[in-house]
Amino acid sequence: MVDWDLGRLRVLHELAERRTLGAVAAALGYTPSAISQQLATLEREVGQPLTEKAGRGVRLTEAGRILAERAGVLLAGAEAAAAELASLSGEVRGTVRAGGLQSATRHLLIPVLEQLQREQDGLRLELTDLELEQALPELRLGSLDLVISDEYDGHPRPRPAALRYEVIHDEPLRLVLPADHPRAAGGGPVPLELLREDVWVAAAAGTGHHASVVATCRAVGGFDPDLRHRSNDADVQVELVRSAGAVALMPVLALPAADPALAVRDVAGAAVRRRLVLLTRDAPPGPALAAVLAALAERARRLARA
Amino acid sequence: MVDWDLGRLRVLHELAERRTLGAVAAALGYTPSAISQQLATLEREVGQPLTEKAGRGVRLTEAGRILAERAGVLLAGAEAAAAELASLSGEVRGTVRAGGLQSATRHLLIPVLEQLQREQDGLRLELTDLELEQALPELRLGSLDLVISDEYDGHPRPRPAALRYEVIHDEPLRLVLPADHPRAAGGGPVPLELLREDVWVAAAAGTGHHASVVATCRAVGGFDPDLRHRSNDADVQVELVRSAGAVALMPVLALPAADPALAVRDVAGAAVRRRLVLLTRDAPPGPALAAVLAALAERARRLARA
DNA sequence: GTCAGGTCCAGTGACCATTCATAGCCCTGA
DNA sequence: TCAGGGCTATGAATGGTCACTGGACCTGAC
Repeated sequence: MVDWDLGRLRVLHELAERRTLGAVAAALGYTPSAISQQLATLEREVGQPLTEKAGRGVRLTEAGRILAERAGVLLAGAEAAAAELASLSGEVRGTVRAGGLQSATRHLLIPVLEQLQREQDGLRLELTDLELEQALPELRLGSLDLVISDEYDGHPRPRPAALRYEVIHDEPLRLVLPADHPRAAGGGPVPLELLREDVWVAAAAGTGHHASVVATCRAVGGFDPDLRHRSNDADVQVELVRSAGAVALMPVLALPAADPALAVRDVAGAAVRRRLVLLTRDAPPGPALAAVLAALAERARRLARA
Repeated sequence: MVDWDLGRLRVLHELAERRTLGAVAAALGYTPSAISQQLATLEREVGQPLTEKAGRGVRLTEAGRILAERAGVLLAGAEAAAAELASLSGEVRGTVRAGGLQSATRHLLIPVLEQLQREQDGLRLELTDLELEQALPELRLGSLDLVISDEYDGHPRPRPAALRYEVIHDEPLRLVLPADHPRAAGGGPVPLELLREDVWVAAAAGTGHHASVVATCRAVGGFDPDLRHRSNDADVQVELVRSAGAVALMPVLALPAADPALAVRDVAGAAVRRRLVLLTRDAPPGPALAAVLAALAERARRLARA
C-alpha cells in the first residue's frame, strides 16, 4: 500500500538512462540538489540504498536498477492511461514534441507545423534539432514524442526495442556540382568515375552519408573519393560546392533551391537512396500525436508524388 | 508526461468499488472533504469530469470508470514492485493484514501470530474479524493481504477473479448434543433421523452453514429440521445446546473444549464436510506475506494430522 | 423536517524546491 | 608528487505551495 510518487520514480528512471544527477535535473527542470533529495526520500521509502558512489558520480545498486525498470513500466502505464483518456474525449489538444534532422525538419515537420497551426487550435507542436544519438533516449524517456531520422543504403540504423519504426520517405541521392564544372554540361546522368579527381564533401565520418558516399564511389565509380571537406550541414556542403569547387552527393530533400551557380545531376548507373524513418514509442498515441502523425504521413505522400 | 499522483488514483479506484466518498474516506483515513478535493484535482488534471451526481451520491462517468480500471493496474504494478524490492532485501519485515472467520482465526491465525511474534521480529500481523462479503473488497483493494473463508459441501463460494484461492483445511461436521440427550448415550455415530423432533441451531439463513444443515437433515435424515435458533457465533450455538437443549452440527474447529454438559458425536452415514479456503491477491507475495503463508500452511498441516 | 452524502472555504501544517555552502573525486600542470 | 580547479553530489536554511481539517452549506431521499 505504498503509493509511490511517480515523480520520484521518474527521477530514478531517468537516472538509469542519464547516469548523472545533473543531467536528470536538467532534463526535468530541477536543480541537482532537488534530485538528490528526491532520491534520498525514495531510498528512505524503499528502505534500501538505490544508488552508491562511483567516482564523482553515482551508480545504481541492484535494487535501484530493478526499481528503475519497474518505474519504466509504471510510467508507460500512466502514459497509456493518459492517452486513452485523451482519445476518449477525442479532442485534439496538448503538446507534441518532435525531433528530427535538418532536411526532415524543413520539408516535413515545418510544413506540418504550419498546417496544424492553421487547422488545430488546441494543438502545440514543438520542434527540436537533435542528433539521433541524443534523440533516442529523449524519445524513450518521453521528453520527445516522435523523431525523424534517416538511413542510407547499406547502413541500416540499429532498431532500438520498444520503439515503432516506420519508413516514411525514400529518395535518391543526386550529384551537386559547380555550374561551370566540365561534367555539368549537358544535363544528363553523370558517370561517377569521371569525378575521381574531384574534391568531395560529405557529412562527418561515422555518419551514414559519409559511408554511403565512400561506398558509392568505390562500387559505382571504382575509386576512393578525395573526401576533403566534412560537414553535417547541407548548406555548408552546398557552399563548399559553390565556392570551393567541390562536388557532393546529396539527398533530394537536402538540395538547395535552383541556383545558377550550381548544377544538379543524376548519378549514372545504380542509384543510391536514403530513407527517412519515423520513430515513435510503441504505444497507442493520443489524439494530438495521432493528428501529427496523420499530417506527417500525408505530407510524406505529397513529397513522394512531387 | 503527466506524473499522476498514485494517491489520487487510489481514491478513484476505491471509489469505483465503494461507491460513496464517505466510504472511501473511512477506508483511507481521510475526511470526506479531502476525498472530494482530491477527486476535483484529479478531474482538473484529466481535463474531463470523472464523476457525476446521482441522487445524493456520485457515480463514475465513462472516463472515470476507465481511469479507475487503469489505476487498478498501476496500483497493482506498484505493489508488485514493492514486493520485488522487499524480496530482494530478503528481510521479513512489515505488516501483513489478515481477515477471517472466527474459527479459522482462533485455530489458524492466532497460533500463527503467536509463532511469528516469537520467530520474526520485524513482522507485524494484524487480524480482523470480517464477513466474507466485506473482506473480499478489502482484499482486492489491498487493505487486507489474506482472507480465510469457509465453504460447505454443496455450497461453493463464488470464486472472484484476480484472487488466488486455495483450500487449506477440510474437516467433517459433527453433532453437538446436551450430555443428557437420549441419543447421546453410547458414543457411536448417531443416525440423523433420530433427531427429527429436536430443536436445531445453525448459522443465519443465507450462510453455507445454515444451508448445509438443512440439506444434510433432508438428504441423510429425511426431514426438515426445526431450525429455531440462528447465530453465527459458535459459542452462542454451544450455549444454546448446553442451556436450551438444542442440537447442532458443527465443524470440528468450531467445537468447544471438552465439557461434561455436552456430547459430541459423529453423524451416521454420509459425512458432511466444510473446507477452509485461503484467499490472496494473485500476485507474487513479498517476504513478509510469504512467511505468514508458509506458517499458515504448516499450521494447517498440523491441524489435519491432529 | 431530518438525515445522508457531497461540496465549498478558510486556516494551518507539512513538504518540497531553491540557494548557498561543503565535501569528495578526477584530471591537469607544475 | 602535489596543488588546484572543475565537476559531482550532499546538507542546512528558507520560502512558497499544496493538501488536509473542520465547519458551514447545499441537495436529494425518506
